[in-house]
Amino acid sequence: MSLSARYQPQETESKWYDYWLKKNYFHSEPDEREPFTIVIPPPNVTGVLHMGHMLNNTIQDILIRKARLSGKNACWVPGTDHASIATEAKVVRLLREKGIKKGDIGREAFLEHAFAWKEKYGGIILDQLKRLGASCDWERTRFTMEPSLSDAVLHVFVNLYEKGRIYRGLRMTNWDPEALTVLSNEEVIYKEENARLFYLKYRRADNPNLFITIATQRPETIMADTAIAVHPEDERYQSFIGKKVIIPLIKREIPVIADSYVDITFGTGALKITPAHDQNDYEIGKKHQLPVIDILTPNGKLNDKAGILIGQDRFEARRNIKKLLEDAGVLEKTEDYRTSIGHSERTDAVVEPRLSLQWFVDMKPFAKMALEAVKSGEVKFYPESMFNMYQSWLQEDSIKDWCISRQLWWGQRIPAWFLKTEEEGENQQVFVAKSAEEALIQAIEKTGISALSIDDLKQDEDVVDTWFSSWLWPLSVFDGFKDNKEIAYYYPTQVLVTGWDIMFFWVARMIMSGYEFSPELLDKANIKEKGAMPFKAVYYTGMVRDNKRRKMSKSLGNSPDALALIDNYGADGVRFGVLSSAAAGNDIIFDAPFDPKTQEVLNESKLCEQGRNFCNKLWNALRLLQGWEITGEDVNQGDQEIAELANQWLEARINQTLVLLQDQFNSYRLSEALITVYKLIWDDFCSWYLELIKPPYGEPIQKKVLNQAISHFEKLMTILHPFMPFVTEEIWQQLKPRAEGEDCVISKWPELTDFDKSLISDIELLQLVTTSIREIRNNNQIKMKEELSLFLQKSILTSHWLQRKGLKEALCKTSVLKDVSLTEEEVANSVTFLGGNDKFYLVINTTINVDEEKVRLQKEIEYFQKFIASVEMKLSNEKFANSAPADIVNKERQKLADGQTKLKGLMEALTKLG
RNA sequence: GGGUGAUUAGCUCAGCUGGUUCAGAGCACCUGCCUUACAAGCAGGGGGUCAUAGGUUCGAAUCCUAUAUUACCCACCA
Repeated sequence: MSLSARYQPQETESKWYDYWLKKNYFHSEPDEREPFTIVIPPPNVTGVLHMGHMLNNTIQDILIRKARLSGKNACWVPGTDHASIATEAKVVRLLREKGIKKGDIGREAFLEHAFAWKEKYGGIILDQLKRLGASCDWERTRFTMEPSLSDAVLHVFVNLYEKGRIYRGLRMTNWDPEALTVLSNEEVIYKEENARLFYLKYRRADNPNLFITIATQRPETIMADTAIAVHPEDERYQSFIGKKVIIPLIKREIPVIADSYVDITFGTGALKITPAHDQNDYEIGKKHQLPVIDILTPNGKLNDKAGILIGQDRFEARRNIKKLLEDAGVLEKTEDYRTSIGHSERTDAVVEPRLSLQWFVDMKPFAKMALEAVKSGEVKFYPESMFNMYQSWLQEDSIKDWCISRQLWWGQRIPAWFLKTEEEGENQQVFVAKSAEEALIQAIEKTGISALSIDDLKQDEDVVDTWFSSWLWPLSVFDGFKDNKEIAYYYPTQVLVTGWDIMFFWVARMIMSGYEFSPELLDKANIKEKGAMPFKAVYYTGMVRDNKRRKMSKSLGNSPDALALIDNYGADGVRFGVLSSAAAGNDIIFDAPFDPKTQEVLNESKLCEQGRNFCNKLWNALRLLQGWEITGEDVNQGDQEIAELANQWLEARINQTLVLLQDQFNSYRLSEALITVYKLIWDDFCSWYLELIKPPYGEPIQKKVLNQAISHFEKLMTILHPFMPFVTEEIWQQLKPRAEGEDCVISKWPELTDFDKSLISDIELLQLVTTSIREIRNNNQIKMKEELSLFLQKSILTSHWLQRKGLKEALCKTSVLKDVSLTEEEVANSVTFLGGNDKFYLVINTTINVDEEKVRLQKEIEYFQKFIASVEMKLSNEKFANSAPADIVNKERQKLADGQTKLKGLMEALTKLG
């Protein structure tokens, strides 16, 4: 059979993925094996695959596939997040395009539209993950808003409310004027921006000639001012304290108050107090019992309380008020100013501080629990340094309560009911229960009015924050709140793989919910044995950035189209590329230049290219094996011995590498592990092993040797499989006829066995000698085909080395030599080089360039002289001899002796040249 | 303002508990090869005072201190 010279990923990838699915290899059911569970960080249901997903799902897939090969019950649970703000915004926009307004159709109809949309387009990303090769258990696909998971949310809400850990209160909150909902503190992203400070004069009511100048960034909010504050000890303003000043333009009188909060040195030392539109002002206002005047509408426009500029957007009003202030003669000056401004994480709109009645979770007890979990090592972080960031957020004095209500419809509606008759407010009676019926029972009990009916109650209009469902994910995907059979087996999960950017949004909160609820859901024995943590380890990936170090984002349009990359390089190539420079926690510069408009990949990404080339290398190794003619008869003995030597050596190298790999997997150093396997295959297997066993031109290969090669190749495919699943399966299948169920994806990870270290070092010397000879050929322009003679200085070591069965023959083959012999004398017309501690003489038929050769030897001599000097210095230091461990000292002595031998040899060679 | 990390070859990065001359990989570069597995390849090669200055140590890229540069996190003063 003849194969194309290049591996064609597009022909194999879908074939094998379908095959794996058909065989149901990714599905897991609890059994007697050890479980290895990962829950996917659920991507937004509206999402499309981007580089960040590629990275963290590749890592998860590697871990899952490795566990599967290692005989564990691997279970990777996929799913999507309903992403309340993002999805609602998307559906609202789509409806608007059809001329439908959200408000007009009402909640029920809106949700119908949203679910219809979700059914049709949602979860595209999951199909895209299949292209990447993700071996998720698709039968277990969950969605954070499906009934079972929503029930979990309600259960938890009611439970925490009953424990007094959820409360409702009137607070200064972060308002997103675009999404028209409140946000949690974590959803506000502060960005450094250029702004302008306006210096405004507020004239005294009793004497318009006197005035106080304040500095503000937000002149459009002066209509909401209810005071001016100065520091009580500020000498400049003593006469103003207690007096009234007049707000420019609208001419309302407000008091000048004294408060030590004011920084004398900043601006003019006078501060306008606008309780409705600033967190700090609100606090001061409360302290001084100032009125709160809210002049903004929910969508950030000035309302009629502003008196002027009504209906204008806050930024438009800011521009327009400047002129009015100038005309009124109260604008003293403006000044450029750099400040940080809060933006909505989802919509990027400038967040507006707003006083509103919301639901909160008391975070203090949770924070303590979550901090302890990681501190104690029950949950391990990779890299460990991420703990610092985690800790700073969970410090008792910095943790803020979590605002969980959102003014949206897409999400779990808050399970709280009120009496229709009562006016809305902080002191309103509230009945929190899983259903209206239960709420009614409560209401009757609490009010004593037995005639109440469900119609007298109204449910809270808001939904809970998306993260209030995500934080239950490791529990809820196994229906932990209903049925303990599955969760008892799969919980706690093994590892969570996610970006550090959602450490607070998600990771910390999952740890909290895990410790809070799993003891209720699992039996005591189980918890004791396995722990309450939702996962035993967290692997933080870095952020994928572009070559200007910007975070990849949709709005910047700097993310390469993930699927286009797969089309270009194959999924295996992309997996290789994305992983190979991705040490845990470190950001990754993904160098994939592309056209931001067409999303077309313009230049080839070097990293993926390397991965693609690797596939091709494997493919060609397969072609080599398939091209060999087989003979059952004995071939010449030398070749047999070479093949046997190569066979044993490769086996030793594979075993040596497996030890290293085990360590790298255990410590989640996956990119290192990939490089390790890459080198084993490319260098050891292809460059040395296959070249050694390759039969002479035109001759057949012994059946036994070929079978050994196939068996090694097969083993290597298993080892590489977690990283590059498609190409390895394809080659595995082509290597030999397979029985039913004999597939690479479920093959067995090789057991560790002892290996012959001396064999490995003997071959290292062979490689060194071969490389030296090739270099000499290069330098002297001797053709690679020309057979040369090699002599080596007789010593115990060299004699022993050369006696190893097959070694001499192997050396002749790799170095293209006529013969190899031992000598005790200098060899004429030869180039001398060192191999280990011994001298080698390569006889060449051309004249040696004596000058060049002298220079080369001189260089080496200098090197060894320096080396010897440094080692001698070390050894002559008594402190070293006394304090360093004996084996280190012995090693140094050995180094010295070796160095001296080498130096002597080189000096002799130099003398010989004259 | 408080904190954390980074700084190693032209580029992107490895180097885990100090100990082989420990300085490594890929890409890029130079030389020679279309050698019947692979030019997406083969065989070689050059290239780094491990940011700087001190310190600890017999021994430092590795540990400590300071400085510089840089990235990020948290909190914010209008």
